[in-house]
Amino acid sequence: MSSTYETLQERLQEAFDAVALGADPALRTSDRSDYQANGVMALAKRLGRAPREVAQEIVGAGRLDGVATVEIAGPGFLNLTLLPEFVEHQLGAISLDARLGLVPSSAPLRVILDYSSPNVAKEMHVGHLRSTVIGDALARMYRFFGHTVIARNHVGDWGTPFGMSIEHLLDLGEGQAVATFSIGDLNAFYKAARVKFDADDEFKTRSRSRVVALQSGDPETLRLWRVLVDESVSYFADIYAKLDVTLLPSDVVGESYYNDMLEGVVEDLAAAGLLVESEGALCVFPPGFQNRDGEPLPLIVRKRDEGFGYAATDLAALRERVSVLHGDELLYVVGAPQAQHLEMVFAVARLAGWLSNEVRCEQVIFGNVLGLDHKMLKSRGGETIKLVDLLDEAIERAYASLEERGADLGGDDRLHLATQIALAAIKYADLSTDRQHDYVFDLERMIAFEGDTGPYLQYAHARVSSIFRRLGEPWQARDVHFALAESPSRELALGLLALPEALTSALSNLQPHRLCTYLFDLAQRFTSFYDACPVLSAEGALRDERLALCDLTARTLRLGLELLGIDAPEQM
RNA sequence: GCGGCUGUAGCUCAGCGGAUUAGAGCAUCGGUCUACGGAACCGAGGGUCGGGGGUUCGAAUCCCUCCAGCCGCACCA
Repeated sequence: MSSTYETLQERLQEAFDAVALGADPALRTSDRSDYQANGVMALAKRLGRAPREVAQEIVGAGRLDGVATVEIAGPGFLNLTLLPEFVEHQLGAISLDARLGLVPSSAPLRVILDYSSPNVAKEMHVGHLRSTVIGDALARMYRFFGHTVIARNHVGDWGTPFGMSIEHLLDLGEGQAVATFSIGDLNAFYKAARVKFDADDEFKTRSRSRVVALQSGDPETLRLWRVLVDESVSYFADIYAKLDVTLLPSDVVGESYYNDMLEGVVEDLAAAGLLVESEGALCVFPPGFQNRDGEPLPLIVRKRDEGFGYAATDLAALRERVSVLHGDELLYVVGAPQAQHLEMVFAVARLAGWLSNEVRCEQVIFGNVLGLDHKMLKSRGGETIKLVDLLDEAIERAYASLEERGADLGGDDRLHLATQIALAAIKYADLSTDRQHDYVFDLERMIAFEGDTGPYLQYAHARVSSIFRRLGEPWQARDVHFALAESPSRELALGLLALPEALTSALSNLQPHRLCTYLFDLAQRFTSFYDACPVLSAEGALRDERLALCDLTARTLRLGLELLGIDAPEQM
């Protein structure tokens, strides 16, 4: 993958040279808005000079130099566009690179990425979709930049609910329970258990003592628990395969894994003098958190019944990630409702000295998935919608629409393509909006294949690809001179040049949607170009230039989509 | 009540380390097409950026305040 990127970079550099050092000043001034030095005031302050005076000087210098131009528009404000190189050259000491602050550290980092994290014996739903898709995109981007990603699928496989699940499993009979799991009907399993737990006191009592048996290591209970875990994990694996996500079975490190470390966590917190007993529970009170009565809010490390809550598990996990895994960055792709809990965990870890300021530790927070009514996505019956059902429905629709268009593909191929398209639709819809905001899940819209959608990007890619297919011979980049004499070509070239910034900005802010925005913009530039500038019927240098632009476009789209976890089929 | 998040075109969303006339997609209306895939392209209409103050030569963007909505706030993870 890195060789692709390097080649791409070379081609981009070539294009850049043509643009930046060419003979068309209008191009540089009007199109590179990202580099607008929009703080004349900042420059002036920095230099201790009057803004207008500075601007005048820039204008003069700009004309001399021919690198940039500046206009002064209206009486009250200044309007200018500068290239960073120019600013540095003319005025010195102003580093726009520093302003951008986007250049990633060249040293490879160890990134511990906690994502997906479904619960054993429970269905995966859209919330897990977000965590999985966002986490997967981030993992791909980090790896692309040469960092090491350690994925941790922090599966919920421990705690109180398992008393209930195990008892229900026994009621059903093991064979029957396994059958339920293998047809992927975890919803039914969990719901039935829940209903019994709420309604049946005898069942409730059994469940509670089963929790105790589990936590005290009773072998038969552990064996039953293992059945639940194994069945669930293999069910999850099927979904990951369907989602075409990079998560591996070996990435599953569930809550139970930390069970043996919990005592140690308590002891060390106690030794550090942080532990306080409150209402029978062992707590840490990190400063700055309040409950609804305005009193200090505890992080409960050990419950009144001497069991451990998820706070203890999260602390143990965090500590392991720093001291054993040596993570430089700890990232948690977890939904917004957990924000306060995680902040408290981080705060306590800092108090305990387990987390230094050198380690970047943050929650990659994401908003809810809403239905068309702008409420939490639920089925007609008010139940949680199964992730698989959502995927299957999307695939069906994509398939139907392929049939409508009479795609000359049959059988498996068509199904495969439908799957690629459906996933593109769903993933892109999820990734293309700011992850912190809630978003409305509208399958109709995301799979409409028009507008700002995954399939639109795939289509753009398929169209470029078809040019090279029709070319008949393998195409190789020669020494192409980029004259970029036509507006659509220039626009496309400028779009191509923006790739590095789009990537670094997406990664450093942990915001995949920035990459999406970039790719959509590029695809639009390409289709405009494609419409206006015939490639194969052109001749000579013009044809070479257009082919080179197409090649760059194809590779850029492919790369970008790959980093988002989206396939780029050659034909569709 | 405390904390967090959100409010930008009819709808879905970008933009928010301040800067030309606030952008896109969908929808609507109107164009283009005997060139590489019409899942396309070009164009138009549509916005007091929730309200009000403040800082600034300049605010959707920064600060304060009010309104509306969502989420979290002690033993389930």
